[in-house]
Amino acid sequence: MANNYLAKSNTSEIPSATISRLVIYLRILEELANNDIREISSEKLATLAQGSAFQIRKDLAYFGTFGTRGAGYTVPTLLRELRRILGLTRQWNVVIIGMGRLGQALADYPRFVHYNYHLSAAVDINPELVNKEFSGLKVEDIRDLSKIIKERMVDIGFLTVPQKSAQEAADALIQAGIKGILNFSPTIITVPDNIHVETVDFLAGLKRISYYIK
Amino acid sequence: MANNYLAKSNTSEIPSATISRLVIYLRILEELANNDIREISSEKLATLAQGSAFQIRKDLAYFGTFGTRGAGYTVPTLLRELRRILGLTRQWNVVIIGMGRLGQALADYPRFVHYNYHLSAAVDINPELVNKEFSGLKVEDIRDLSKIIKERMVDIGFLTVPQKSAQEAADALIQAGIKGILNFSPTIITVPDNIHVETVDFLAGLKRISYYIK
DNA sequence: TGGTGTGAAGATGTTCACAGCG
DNA sequence: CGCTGTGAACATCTTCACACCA
Repeated sequence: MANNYLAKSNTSEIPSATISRLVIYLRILEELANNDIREISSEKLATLAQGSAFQIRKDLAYFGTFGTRGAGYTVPTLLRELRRILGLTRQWNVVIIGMGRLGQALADYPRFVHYNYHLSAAVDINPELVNKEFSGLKVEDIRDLSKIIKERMVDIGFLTVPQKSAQEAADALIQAGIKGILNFSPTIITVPDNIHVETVDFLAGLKRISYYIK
Repeated sequence: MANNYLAKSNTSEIPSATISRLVIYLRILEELANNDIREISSEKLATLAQGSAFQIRKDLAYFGTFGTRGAGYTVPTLLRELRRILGLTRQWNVVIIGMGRLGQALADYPRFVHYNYHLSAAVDINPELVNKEFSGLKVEDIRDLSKIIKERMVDIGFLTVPQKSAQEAADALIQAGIKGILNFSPTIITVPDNIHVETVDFLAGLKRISYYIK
């Protein structure tokens, strides 16, 4: 891992599956902390995460050594480290693009604050929606997107526009300097390498189910 | 692939990543068909899917040979084959467990019919919701779940209950003979091997974003 | 000729076994 | 003594190169 200076073109990349698992571990640790459990072994954590103890130790090893040999992990410590690794210690500013039903539901979602996500703005192209307010968030004109993103230092965009406008909206976000996009539309959007996109597509999940149960 | 009878314990498993990609190819082919495009090469499809041509040919090769050497693939043919592979040629019956905001939104989602998914029922534990109607779907008592699933031959459950009740609701679904669960709650649910679960968790996606952009 | 289908090579991710340390 | 941390073995997935065929 460290000091293999001679590796051919060592991308030293951490598997994306590891990142997905860290998110799972984080959730479990939060629950353990809520229940005032202070110690956990990789074996027990594996049971809760439906994974393997090897895997957990390997996943964590990419980032450092957080446990105590012979004892296991201290819940609050590991929790703090996972939050740090996942970048959840600072506030992330979010803009919602598209205030249809889904955008409205997201505006009303109560748990963002808990995770240091802040809804900085909501925009839509539809003049009928502009200036309306949802859960205390006023809808602004999409033409002001660039200004909004820059002035309020928005980091992440929730893309909840109809499929047809998804790429266009994504382009506008990127143009304005967004860093990450949570794409709720069932379309592949094209972005530069330095932008990270995660897709939330329940229909895709549904189709995978039909494959497996047929 | 075929006739390797001697393989040690040949699970002959198709990579789950392949299934996820097939779903993507399907979506693209539907769009091509809508635009009356009848021919596509693996190379062009790869561009649209943001993947590689090798990968596409390999993914398809798990299931048969669908193209014409020298020519490429015929869109309607490949479309039909993908639908067959993914099990989208028959109707799937769905029950929604939990008619809160998310359950209501799903009940109102117009595109299920197009994909041969049929909303057979919606249930909730809350007496105030029972007998209410959402988008033409009447909420029934969760105590009747088992009867509903058996009588209406429900295949898939949308789990949209609060986190705390997720496992309990999943158990009820499994008990009643469901085959697949689309889990919208941010919790790992435990199920027997023969039940397939897909999780839709936008908060997890959001956390992965913060990791990558920090 | 052009693009698929596919064994083989290569890269990546997972599992293992055990050394190392509290 | 117990459980973590980790190099090495293994398994899986992806990429490649080219044979093959319309």
